[in-house]
Amino acid sequence: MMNVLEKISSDMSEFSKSEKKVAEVILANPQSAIHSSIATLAKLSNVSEPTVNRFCRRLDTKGYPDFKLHLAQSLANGTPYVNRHVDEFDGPAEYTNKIFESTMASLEVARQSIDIAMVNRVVDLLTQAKKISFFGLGASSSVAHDAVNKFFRFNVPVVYFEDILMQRMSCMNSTEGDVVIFISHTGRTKSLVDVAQIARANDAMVIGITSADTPLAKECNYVLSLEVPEDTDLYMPMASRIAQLTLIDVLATGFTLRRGNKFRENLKRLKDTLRSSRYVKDNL
Amino acid sequence: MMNVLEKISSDMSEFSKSEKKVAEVILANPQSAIHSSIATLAKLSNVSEPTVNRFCRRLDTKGYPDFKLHLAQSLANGTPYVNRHVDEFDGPAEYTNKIFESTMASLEVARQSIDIAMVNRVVDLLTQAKKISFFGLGASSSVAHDAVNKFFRFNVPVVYFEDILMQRMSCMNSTEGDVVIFISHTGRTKSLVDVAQIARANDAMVIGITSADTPLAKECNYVLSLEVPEDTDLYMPMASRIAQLTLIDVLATGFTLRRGNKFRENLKRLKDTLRSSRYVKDNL
DNA sequence: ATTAATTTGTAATTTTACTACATTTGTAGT
DNA sequence: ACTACAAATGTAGTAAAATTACAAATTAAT
Repeated sequence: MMNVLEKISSDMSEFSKSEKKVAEVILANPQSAIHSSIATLAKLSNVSEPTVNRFCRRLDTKGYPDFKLHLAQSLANGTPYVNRHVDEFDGPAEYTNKIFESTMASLEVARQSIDIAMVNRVVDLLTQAKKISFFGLGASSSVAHDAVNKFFRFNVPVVYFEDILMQRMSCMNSTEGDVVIFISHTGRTKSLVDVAQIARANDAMVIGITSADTPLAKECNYVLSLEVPEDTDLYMPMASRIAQLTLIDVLATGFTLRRGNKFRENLKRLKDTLRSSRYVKDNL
Repeated sequence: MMNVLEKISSDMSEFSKSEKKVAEVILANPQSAIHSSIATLAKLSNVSEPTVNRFCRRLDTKGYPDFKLHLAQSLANGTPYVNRHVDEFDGPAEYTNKIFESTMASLEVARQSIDIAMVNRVVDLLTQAKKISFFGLGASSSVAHDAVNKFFRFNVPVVYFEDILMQRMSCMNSTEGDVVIFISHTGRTKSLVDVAQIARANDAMVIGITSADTPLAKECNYVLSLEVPEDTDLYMPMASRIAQLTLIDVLATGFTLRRGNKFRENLKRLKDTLRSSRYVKDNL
């Protein structure tokens, strides 16, 4: 759905004379528009109230109050916090907030880039896998590490190596029915692409969590592409990692749901076991 | 200015009985709330209209229509309600969105819980450390892994062990000037608390990334407390992990800034080296 | 220039939100 | 356990806002 504020400017030519008046008043100061009643806005525009109402309907809203709601939303969206890069004069308060905010913004972008049908397909493959491997290098290696942690709880055979040679050997031994997931933001790490080729040559199902249209993506049977606005050539990998982890959460959740109720009970029992290794809240 | 939706959840304790009813109805489906009149919302909440109106005023809005405006804006900002738990009937689209949304929301909560002065102090300690160790168990182990990855690039002596025994031994050998960072959402993992005790007994500077007022927090010289609305006793650790990682990003950033310009040039050179191990974008 | 179509405005109606006041519920002190 | 006071909630009436139906005015077309 299109932003109302944009729609007003783009549809300007289709408006009638009085409607244009209204449009101009709103565009001149949208912030004040959302706090005016239909009467005051009509007066400001030198038109009658029903004209304002018709103007709202022309923009596919139910009426004036509904229009204000949409307008408020476009205004809120108009101030996004996407590219708030830290600069060298930032104090702790500034850089802390900037990093948190840009991480959240990147997650939102990543979320919108996800192909849901592909998520579903990958979950399918995971539930049927004989063995699941997670491989990544550099910053993505800890993502793979995390994925293993998660899937290990599900009591499925799961494999992870930090070392590129071990990854290579592991893939050489893979067979049909094995699923290998490669994680890389850039999708351009040579050695990882090599390993993916090996896995594929050995009939493993190769899945990539990476950016679209990259060398790694080309080697995969299925690609879960993540679009994260981050240039890891210039900056430390931050948001890309977080987005990957969240996607892992999504896969793990899909996996749990697919396995059904009895499976979730098993999980609960595992949790109960873990609990005994903890200090309970009461005897603090 | 605070997001209304968050304010509702955070002020929940200050609401009266009937106001809580209203709050719950709104939180259950904020999207539908902005399309209801005060009368229908009152009926849905089983309270009278003036109660709804009073509820709006308590949230520092001028009245019901103004409240709806604010609500619409919070929804547009993509910071939706925290506790959108996945249920077993959710399809891939639902659980994907729920997980991303609640992750973003948790990050926002975490951000607000951070003690900036403490961040600054910890960054200070890190820049002066002879050696930095990161330890975590379970889900937090991959966070420690990630932290090591980051700080390794800074060319500082950095240590990480996944194995609890190795962690123990490492801490037994620590000396004054060493900084040991323990990562744990619950702060109640017995063996990790033990290791923290050992580290402290050996004059290491012990820092915790954990929830406030936990056994682990008590063992630390400094605590970077993170408040994440997640019950890891019942659910898989998701948002807690992400918040920890983001905090690591903050620390790493603070570290870089503190080290100054010459240091950042070194980093750039390291990046250039890494680049040669990648496929460049052109010869796709 | 006349008529039909479109646009705009007026006035009445309906919906919505708000206020003042009454009732209920809860609480603290005797 | 009762009274008195305070807080919370609801009722009913009022004010405001938005929408509708219709009439007047403008515009375009023959």
